[in-house]
Amino acid sequence: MILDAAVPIIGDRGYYGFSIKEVAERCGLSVPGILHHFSSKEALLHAVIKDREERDSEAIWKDVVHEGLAGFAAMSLEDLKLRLHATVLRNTKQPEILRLFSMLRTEALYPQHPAHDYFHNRAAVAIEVLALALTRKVASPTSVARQIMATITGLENIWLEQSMEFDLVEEWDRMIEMLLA
Amino acid sequence: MILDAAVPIIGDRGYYGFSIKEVAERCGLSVPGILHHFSSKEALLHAVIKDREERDSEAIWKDVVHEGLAGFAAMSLEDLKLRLHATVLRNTKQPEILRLFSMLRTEALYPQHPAHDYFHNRAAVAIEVLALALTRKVASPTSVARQIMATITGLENIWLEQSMEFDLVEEWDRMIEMLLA
Amino acid sequence: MILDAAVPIIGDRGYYGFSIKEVAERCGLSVPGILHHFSSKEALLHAVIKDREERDSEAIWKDVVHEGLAGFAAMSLEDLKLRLHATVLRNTKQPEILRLFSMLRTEALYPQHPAHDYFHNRAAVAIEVLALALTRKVASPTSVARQIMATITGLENIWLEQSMEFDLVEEWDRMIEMLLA
Amino acid sequence: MILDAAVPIIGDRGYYGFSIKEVAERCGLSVPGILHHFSSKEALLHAVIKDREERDSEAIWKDVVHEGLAGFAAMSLEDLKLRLHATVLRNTKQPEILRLFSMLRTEALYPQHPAHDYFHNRAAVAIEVLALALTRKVASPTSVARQIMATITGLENIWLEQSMEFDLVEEWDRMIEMLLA
DNA sequence: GATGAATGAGCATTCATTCAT
DNA sequence: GATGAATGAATGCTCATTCAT
Repeated sequence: MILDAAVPIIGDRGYYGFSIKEVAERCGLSVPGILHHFSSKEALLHAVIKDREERDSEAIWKDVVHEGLAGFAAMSLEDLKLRLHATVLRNTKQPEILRLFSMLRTEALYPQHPAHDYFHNRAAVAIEVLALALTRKVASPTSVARQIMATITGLENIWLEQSMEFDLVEEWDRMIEMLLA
Repeated sequence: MILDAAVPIIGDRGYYGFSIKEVAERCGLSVPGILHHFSSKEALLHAVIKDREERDSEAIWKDVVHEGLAGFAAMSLEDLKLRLHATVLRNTKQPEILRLFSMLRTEALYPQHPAHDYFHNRAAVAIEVLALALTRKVASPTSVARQIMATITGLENIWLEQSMEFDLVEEWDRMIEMLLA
Repeated sequence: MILDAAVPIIGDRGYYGFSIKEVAERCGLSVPGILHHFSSKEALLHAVIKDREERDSEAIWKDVVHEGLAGFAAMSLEDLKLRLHATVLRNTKQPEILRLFSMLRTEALYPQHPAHDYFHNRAAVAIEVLALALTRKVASPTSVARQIMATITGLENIWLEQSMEFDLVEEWDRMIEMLLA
Repeated sequence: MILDAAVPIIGDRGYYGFSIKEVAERCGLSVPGILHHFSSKEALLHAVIKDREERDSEAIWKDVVHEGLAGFAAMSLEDLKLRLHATVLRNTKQPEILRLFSMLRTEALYPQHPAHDYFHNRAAVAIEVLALALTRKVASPTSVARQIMATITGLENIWLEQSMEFDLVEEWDRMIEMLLA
């Protein structure tokens, strides 16, 4: 499928660096063939992001997400740990998608990047929600939430940089214990 | 100077996304004017990296670097903490350069990126050297070294993503205590 | 047509000296318009050569070419003369194409020229085949074959150089008599 | 020397295809270094031609050239043969210069080529003078003169095209006998 | 649902040339 | 006598996009 073909390509060279032609070639279509489905390069980018979001974030957080913030507030530390573990574990299984989001998150620091707002908000929301889950369970929830996000993404990036040569999940498990101690 | 003008531009859109023209305009030169000094886009990239490396890495680690590995092996935990603190503090003062390296490190995950080898080795060496400094001071030096690197880069990225709205140094100081506890 | 527009332009300044833009202008297209049909300057060159070959070499030699070498071996001296005469006569009618091949043949002496192999082989084959046609009809077939080729191209070049001011066919007829005497 | 360095380069890719930079590199100078001696690309071309002319054409034809047309008119067929033989023999010894002139002569068919007039006249004069030398010695002097010129350049070109694999001088000697028979 | 044709804009790079030194 | 700096112009080529089919 087009969106799947686009993932590793955008993951490799980013929004600015990839070309529709590459995607077209990878799925045996012509360039206008791609543009027939996604009206512009930017639309393709948004579609890829939305598609991944729908397919990935459902599994583990679905119930809590659908209950709204209340679900997070009620979560136990142990449950949080389990879900984060599951998240990291799943990311481990799809390094291409890790690459994609790592690339886009970094590119999106640029205010004019088409996904700037998306990633800016995404990070804010993630920390906010995590902080909510940590409220009354740790001393400074926002700080720990930040530490958790920093640690996940930081470890993932190093894991990719080091050709996945260490056990990411194991390392994560060690760190979350520390962070929540 | 050309190299300084290039930093924020490459930081914004990466190697694949930036154009020599932008750099030229930012320093009042023509495009061939730039290419007169740096023979190609790739050469410009390498020059930027090398220049930053020379100007940044000297300050804090210079003495230890010049003593070779022995310097690191002999370092006390307290000294290590001080230097890491200084590093993070200095990075705080030059977010543009943080952006540059964050962008390039991510882009360089792509094996054909002109700086792929540079960043791959850089990460490996950093962890190796940190691990050496931690030997006989913590339980699993390599793991902690990895955690330190992940934490620094992870925090820095979130700091940039969140428009530098929290105190990076403070957050770092809290985390390094935890990591070396 | 694009290929026809390219003939006089490449004939004038050669592969290294002509520009796609000229060809584009001569046929009312944009430069990418040309590159849409011929993927590169080199591809355009090869297409021009192939096109001319298909359109020119059919007429006079077709039957013999399709019979393979046997056709040449069986040819009488008189028939050979007639065909060479027809060839020279036809070349006379399309000096632009003469220019094209004269230019390319000369440029292609350069081993890295994109048509180097083509012309190198073309010359070898022409002499070989001519020699075959001359076997048992003249004393040293290869030498005479060489003389014939040298004479044709030499006369044609001088004819072009002298602004086609003498009768090329007539001069040729005189020379072939001598060569086959 | 600059002019010598330019010979094979212009010979390879012609006036339109060669670059001053190549010449500069081949003689260890900078580009403005070359232009300091020859004020433009075109001036360099003319200088190369003039230089070769001075160094080459003197040897064999000197006496006759200095006597003017009278010298040619008085020449015996045998003397002519000897001089042509010597010319071909000398060309054999410097294929690079053969390449240069072959390339330029062809390129100069283009009316706007900087050496167009030079080669146009050169060819005319050569034939005229040869014809003079042949007057009252052969039936149609101009025609034979043309044949001689065509044969020399034609053979030389094929000789270059075929990687100098046959004996050019020998082939020439056979042909001139025929032409003057 | 998909394509071939075509293009304007942009890119990295090359080139001949100028100028101050 | 020769160079580094710099440039305008041009080159081959890529790209996203449009349009007719």
